[in-house]
Amino acid sequence: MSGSDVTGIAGDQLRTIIERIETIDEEIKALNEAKKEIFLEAKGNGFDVKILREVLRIRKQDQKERDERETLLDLYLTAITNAATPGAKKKAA
Amino acid sequence: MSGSDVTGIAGDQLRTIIERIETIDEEIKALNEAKKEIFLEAKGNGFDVKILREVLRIRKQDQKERDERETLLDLYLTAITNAATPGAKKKAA
Amino acid sequence: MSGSDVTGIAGDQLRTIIERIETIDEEIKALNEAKKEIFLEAKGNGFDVKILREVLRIRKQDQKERDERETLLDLYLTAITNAATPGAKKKAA
Amino acid sequence: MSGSDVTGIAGDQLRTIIERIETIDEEIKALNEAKKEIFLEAKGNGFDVKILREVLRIRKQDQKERDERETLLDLYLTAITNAATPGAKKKAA
DNA sequence: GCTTGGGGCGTTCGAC
DNA sequence: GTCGAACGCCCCAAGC
Repeated sequence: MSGSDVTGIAGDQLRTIIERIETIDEEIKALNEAKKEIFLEAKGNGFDVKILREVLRIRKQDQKERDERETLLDLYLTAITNAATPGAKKKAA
Repeated sequence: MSGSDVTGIAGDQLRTIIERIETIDEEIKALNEAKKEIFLEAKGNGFDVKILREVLRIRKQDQKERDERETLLDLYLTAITNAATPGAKKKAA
Repeated sequence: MSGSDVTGIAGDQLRTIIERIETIDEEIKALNEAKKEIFLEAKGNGFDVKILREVLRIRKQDQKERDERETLLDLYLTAITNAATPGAKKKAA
Repeated sequence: MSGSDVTGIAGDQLRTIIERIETIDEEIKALNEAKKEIFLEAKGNGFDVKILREVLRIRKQDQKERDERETLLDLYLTAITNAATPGAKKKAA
């Protein structure tokens, strides 16, 4: 281990990790502030923020559901395929 | 109001708001995934993720306290300045 | 305060609360074991447990989504009503 | 396979499984709501809910440890019994 | 201040 | 048996 390190902990590596995370957190914070601004602006234009949030939430869930249905479909297809070729060994897959 | 809008809701404006927010949300999501990657990588290098989170939390708290001290200092400085010039009115601020 | 209580804490009441919660927790645990049994039985009958879980999950989410759409509808109706009668005061509601 | 089933999946059986699970889930949900009620009521009576949860957690842990000691004790007893009758074969257990 | 939404954590289940 | 992934629970913070 290098330098004045007496702890057995890779200080440089640790420091890099912490800083990278903190940089990302700052970027996220900035984006959240931008969102806040948009909501404020929308409110100023007469929109109901509560409803805007609800709309966003539901649209997000719709997307999620669509994704999940797709994975379910995949599961079914896999199940059917396996059922159709019961003799097939795992390694053959 | 423009176009086929019969609801009293400014559809175009609404759509723009929703899209701007959703774009920001996607960016946030990407950043969170990047964070996840970093934690995973750190874990792979033998770091304890839980401890890393603890470190980040403490550093954030420290930063917060430093900010608060600064705000308080500003407050004091402002109070002193105002006391020194009692003729100055609040509205002028 | 009654009896040998010297702590200022209502021991009897506390004891009752704890016991009621623990009874409920036991019932929940029993139900979870029953679920496990059913899955095992299903597996024994040739069903793919993974898919069963996925189906259950999606059905649950469908229900959730339906509920949420209803609340969204309520929100819209409220918003429209408020917009239509802007002079109405809160207390009148 | 019965009825209009052309998929190779035992539809009736599947339906029964799903419904049994969903019934159990509803019961669990109801019990969790009952718990919530109790916590709310306790809060209304001046109890600190967070502390109550802590108490419950500790008691559960204690119970767990007691169970483990008992299991360990059984293990010892079994070992002693087997040692005392070395002719007895494992399969006979 | 109360309530609702988001994030973190521990647990459980399935895959390898 | 170990691994990672998914789920529910709990706490905290922001919004009303």
